[in-house]
Amino acid sequence: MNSNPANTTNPNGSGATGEGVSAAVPAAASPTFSPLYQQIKGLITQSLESGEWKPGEIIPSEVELAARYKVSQGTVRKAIDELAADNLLVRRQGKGTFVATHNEDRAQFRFLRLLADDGAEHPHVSRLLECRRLRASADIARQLDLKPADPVVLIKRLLQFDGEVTVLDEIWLPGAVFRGLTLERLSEYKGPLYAMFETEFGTRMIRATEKIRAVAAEPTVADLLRVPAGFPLLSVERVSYTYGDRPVEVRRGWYVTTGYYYQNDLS
Amino acid sequence: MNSNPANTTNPNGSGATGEGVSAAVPAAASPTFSPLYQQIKGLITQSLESGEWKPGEIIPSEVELAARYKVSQGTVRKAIDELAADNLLVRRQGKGTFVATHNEDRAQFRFLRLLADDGAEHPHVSRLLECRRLRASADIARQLDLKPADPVVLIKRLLQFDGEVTVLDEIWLPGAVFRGLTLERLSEYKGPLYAMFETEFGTRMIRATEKIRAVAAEPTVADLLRVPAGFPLLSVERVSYTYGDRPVEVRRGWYVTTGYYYQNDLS
DNA sequence: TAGTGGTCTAGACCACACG
DNA sequence: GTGTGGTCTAGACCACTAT
Repeated sequence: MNSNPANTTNPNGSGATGEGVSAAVPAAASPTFSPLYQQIKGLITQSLESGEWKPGEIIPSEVELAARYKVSQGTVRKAIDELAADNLLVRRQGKGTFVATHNEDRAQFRFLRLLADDGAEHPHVSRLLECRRLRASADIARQLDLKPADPVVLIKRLLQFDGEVTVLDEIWLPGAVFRGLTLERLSEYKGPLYAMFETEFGTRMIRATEKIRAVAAEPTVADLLRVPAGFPLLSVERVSYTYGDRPVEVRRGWYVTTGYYYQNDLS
Repeated sequence: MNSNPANTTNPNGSGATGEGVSAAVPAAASPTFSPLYQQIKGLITQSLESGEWKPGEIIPSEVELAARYKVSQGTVRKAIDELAADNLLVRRQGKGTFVATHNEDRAQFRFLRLLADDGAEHPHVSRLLECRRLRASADIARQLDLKPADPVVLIKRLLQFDGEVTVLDEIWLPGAVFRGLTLERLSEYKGPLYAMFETEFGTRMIRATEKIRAVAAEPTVADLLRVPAGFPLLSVERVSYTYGDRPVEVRRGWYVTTGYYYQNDLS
């Protein structure tokens, strides 16, 4: 690369044409500088998003990708390193690099960090209450980046830990993405919700933000969770994002934290 | 390094004698294999822990460290990369690498993730209630890795956001480490608690774990927080760790989440 | 034995900060 | 300009997995 004669300025970005980084000298003076490995990272992300490599599948080896993008293996490595750190890819020494998935991993705990008081990670079972299609409220529309009154799907469910009702979830999804999602289909599917979204609707949840509060249980909620009205509950408002930081889920959860706690690590 | 004639096996670890990695060929077949850069990371961590480089100070350049440890710059780089990812070091392009500190950064929010409903990060002021020395209960002793009845310091304080009382904290510290910590000294110090611990007691908080629950305010707590008894509060039980994963603080907090929320990012 | 990711090296050059 | 971290390359070898 260093001997590339076409060594004019490389105002970045422009070099991402899909099948090889074009005018890509290591770097060049420019107000908006983006290193090569970041461009490679973008190209790989595109392939992930487009479904060229699906969750659980292996992606081409570093050597192959280096040849494909016409960069050194080290540059591909750095791109993959970051994608692995972002939980988009999983490296396995001796085997290859794989697209991360909600299906196999122990990715369960990653999005529901509820532990028993003894620190154990108990399994839970879901009990579906309803699944309706309706029009987005202004609030939900804003959070899902939709227009008000756009179609959305609303799911309500309970989670039981050791038979105890512990979590009530209300989940809003963009109707356009989740066509054909019915209560029946939900109840047929075995495994985590996010695994289903990924497998059945091609939408992979990448990251989420949560707003956590303590609230008093309202009568209807208290009823479902089998606690007295006014009982202190953990309120968890989550927005989940997929590729490109596009929001694809709003979730409002109420957790009974008697015997269980929400685990968080600050580092 | 590859031409090192002393090319016997390197059962790792042994090569860390303080002033250069001794028998350190890139690697060697061995059941407990640890790469060179991990050993370098350990040596750097030792220098941080021993106070050779203090919080806020600059550490030697990558080239200098490479010479000191007799490895390539790339290997030092990888060690520093991880330490920076762990928030022990901070890299600044063109200037150097610095020891992280609770004094300057915006490290405030890192350990108190309370935001106003509008998402703004409001400043807060602390109002000290008391600072006593007493003997550790069995529970506190266990969490601080002390023997029961060992001396501990207990601090109680309130935090006000925009003048509103929002947080009540009870903080337990090992008495042996925090000698001479008095309410007067606490009240004199300007800035975050962790900054004081770092500056005045040489103890730097590296990471923490939190257990979060919703609880009903008990009368004494409710009084201090100016809410009715039974009011739903966020209960946050934190254990903080310093170098070597040694626990050095147990903190029990009660948060009023009216107008504020605890922000958490899942990724 | 072959292929993959993981480590280590050495050298070149770029971007940034500061005198 | 000088020094720092940041990027990129090329090549060697190690560790792990599968065949």
